[in-house]
Amino acid sequence: MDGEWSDGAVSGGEQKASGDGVSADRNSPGSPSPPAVPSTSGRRRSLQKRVVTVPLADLNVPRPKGVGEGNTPTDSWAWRKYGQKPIKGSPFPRAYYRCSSSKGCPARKQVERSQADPDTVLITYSYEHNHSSTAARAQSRPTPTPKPSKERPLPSPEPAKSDGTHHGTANVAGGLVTASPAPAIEVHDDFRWLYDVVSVTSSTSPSEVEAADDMLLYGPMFFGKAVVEVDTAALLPDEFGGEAVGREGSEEDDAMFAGLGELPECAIVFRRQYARDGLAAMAGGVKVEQPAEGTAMT
DNA sequence: CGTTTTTGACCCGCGC
DNA sequence: GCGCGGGTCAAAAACG
Repeated sequence: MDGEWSDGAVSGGEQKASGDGVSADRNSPGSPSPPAVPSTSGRRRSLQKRVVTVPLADLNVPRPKGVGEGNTPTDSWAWRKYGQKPIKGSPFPRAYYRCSSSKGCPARKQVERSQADPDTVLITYSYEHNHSSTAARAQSRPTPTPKPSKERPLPSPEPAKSDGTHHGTANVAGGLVTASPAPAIEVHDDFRWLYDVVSVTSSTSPSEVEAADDMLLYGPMFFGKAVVEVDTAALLPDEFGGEAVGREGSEEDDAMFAGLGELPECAIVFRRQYARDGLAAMAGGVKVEQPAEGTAMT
């Protein structure tokens, strides 16, 4: 496994993963041993990431077992939530999950709702697993199902933030444009599903946002309208958890379209794509932003 | 009893 | 140089 998540020589197309505090070995408190994560280049800033866009509808589907809210039906791994924080410019908080299957598994994933499309959930995978999903689950437990009904309404992670949300117009794009610099990505079992159902796009860095590929990111956002009524409500702020879940849009839509105004071409480009094969993707409801720079670089 | 989830605080990197 | 934002860790609580 550990195929080639990339040499970590990423370019810098990431959103802003600077906060590392972790492997940086917070010498202060007394962290015994830092995670065996960033061994790539030293700074996780350049860690490889894979962004997967999954419509809530997809998550809404009956999950196998051992699949909690943080675990997409496509994930056979056991994820343990280790943090959650509201993101500037986004009404939705971002949840951080780590692979609980293996103690030393550096695999991590971030789950956040698309601010542009509340109906879509963006899952950013970082690092590959050190073990096989099968073994992982086996050694961990039969059904690590996190929490079935202990759903807890989020306090309201953004009330004051909403103020800064409007300037998030640009953020709409920036936030979604996550870089996934993996040259040659291997379709692991985990990602196989999406490859099977979706179209794969690639995004490199914000600088190349011009690439229509990035525009594709918006595909599922506009067409990914799906029924929302999942536990995803957890990711929804108070306002959304209430009725927004019923999918009425409102401010969100407004903001969404506002962002569109800045990307008129995107809509077109993406439309084309959508017309071509996007349909199938939309049908699947899943979209994966994969890096293709490996070959199509330059 | 074990594991997971939740909340707060701390730290780091980047941008201006 | 300072500020902002993001990310992770740590401790406590809850649930199965």
